[in-house]
Amino acid sequence: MPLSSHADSILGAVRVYPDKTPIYHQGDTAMRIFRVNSGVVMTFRLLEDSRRQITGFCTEGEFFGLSPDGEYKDGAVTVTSAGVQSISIAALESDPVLSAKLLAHSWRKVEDTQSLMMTLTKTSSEARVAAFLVMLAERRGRRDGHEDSAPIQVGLPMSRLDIADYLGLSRETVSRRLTDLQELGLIDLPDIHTACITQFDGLRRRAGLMAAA
Amino acid sequence: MPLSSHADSILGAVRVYPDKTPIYHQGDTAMRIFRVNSGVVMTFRLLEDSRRQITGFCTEGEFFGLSPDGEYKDGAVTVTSAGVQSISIAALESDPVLSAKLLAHSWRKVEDTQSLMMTLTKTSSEARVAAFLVMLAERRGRRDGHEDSAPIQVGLPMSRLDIADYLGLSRETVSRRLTDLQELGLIDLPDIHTACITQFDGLRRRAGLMAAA
DNA sequence: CGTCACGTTGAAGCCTCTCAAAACAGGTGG
DNA sequence: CCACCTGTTTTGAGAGGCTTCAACGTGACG
Repeated sequence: MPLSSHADSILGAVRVYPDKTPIYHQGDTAMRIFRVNSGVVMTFRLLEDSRRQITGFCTEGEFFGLSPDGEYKDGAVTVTSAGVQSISIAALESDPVLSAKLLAHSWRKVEDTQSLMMTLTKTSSEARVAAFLVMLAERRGRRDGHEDSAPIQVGLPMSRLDIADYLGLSRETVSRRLTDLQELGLIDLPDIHTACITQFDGLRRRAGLMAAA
Repeated sequence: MPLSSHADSILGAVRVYPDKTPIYHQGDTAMRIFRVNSGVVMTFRLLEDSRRQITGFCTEGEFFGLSPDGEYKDGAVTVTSAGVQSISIAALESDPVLSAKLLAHSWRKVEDTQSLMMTLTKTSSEARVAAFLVMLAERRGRRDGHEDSAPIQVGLPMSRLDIADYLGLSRETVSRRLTDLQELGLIDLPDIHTACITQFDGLRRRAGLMAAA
């Protein structure tokens, strides 16, 4: 097998999934953990009455499929076409380097989830939508370097309903707040799956959520 | 049982804090991680306008103070008098057993946080309060064995505002829903800091949130 | 006994959801 | 290329639930 780096080698080959393809289902026996190599994968929880909470949109470098007790508590589906690597949980135990990496990643995930919870419980629908766009922009900025005060273009490959189920809103409200932000001159929506942030700082102020101390 | 097991020894001596005592503050440099030995510790995040989200009520055996990048993103305060053990992050790296334990704990924490998020975004105020009581009862049941259909008494050492900031509600709403549940005959409130669950299954049904699949 | 923090209860207002319909996009077959 | 169909997005109107503001009750402590 061709190996380029140590981390890659233990994680195995990249498998490419088309968009909207399930990777595993909620309730499946958890055998492997996954890492996004390219594209976007979303994880979500379903309730019996088909209510849904999207727990994360994972992009390059993020792990998913972590399960504490051998059963996936969420499902995972590709949003776009995506490259995914995986490793069996059994093999993981014999790799202290990857284990340490996963531990750090897990803590960050807890932080992120708690931040999201904060957003969902403490802010208005407008602030949530703004925060969502800011999150996407900052995530993109981690890869590409971004200049302040320049328009930032972010992709919205997921549906409005996906965004709604992530933010704990209805799709109608997501739609309304997006047009509101556009009318405020903070963003531009050239097409359904693209948002162009024209005033990043203004958008960020709308998102609220500056930590104290 | 006196502290003699392996996990205890590496974690160091138990330090006892009085109630309402801060253990660390949001923004502090993270040097140690903690484990609750007895009592209740709550972790919370503050925003600049003093909005607050309580991210967890930790009881016996739970870890807190995990930080991905050397800075605590939340604060921690004792709710009741509590015994707490700790270990420096540096020392942790040389202990693969505790590391593995922490990894499992971290995954469970992600699951719990996501469940909580589900509760906060998808359910009514009544369901949230019911879910909170169910959570406390089940947590207690993990220690003591509990018989079905017998009244379960749970302590509510935290204030109504604490509960509200945990559930993303106002303290008035928490108060209202508690009396509602009492009038429905599902619980009894002999005093402010005690709830007696008289119909556990009924309460659980009110809490909603049965996972699909 | 007074004070102060917390808890409960009541009334009004706002935000988001729900229901409903129209505009729009993507895909298929004629 | 167009007509058509299906699913998504947008926009509108009404209803409901939670918050906010306010007052009152209660328990702890000086």
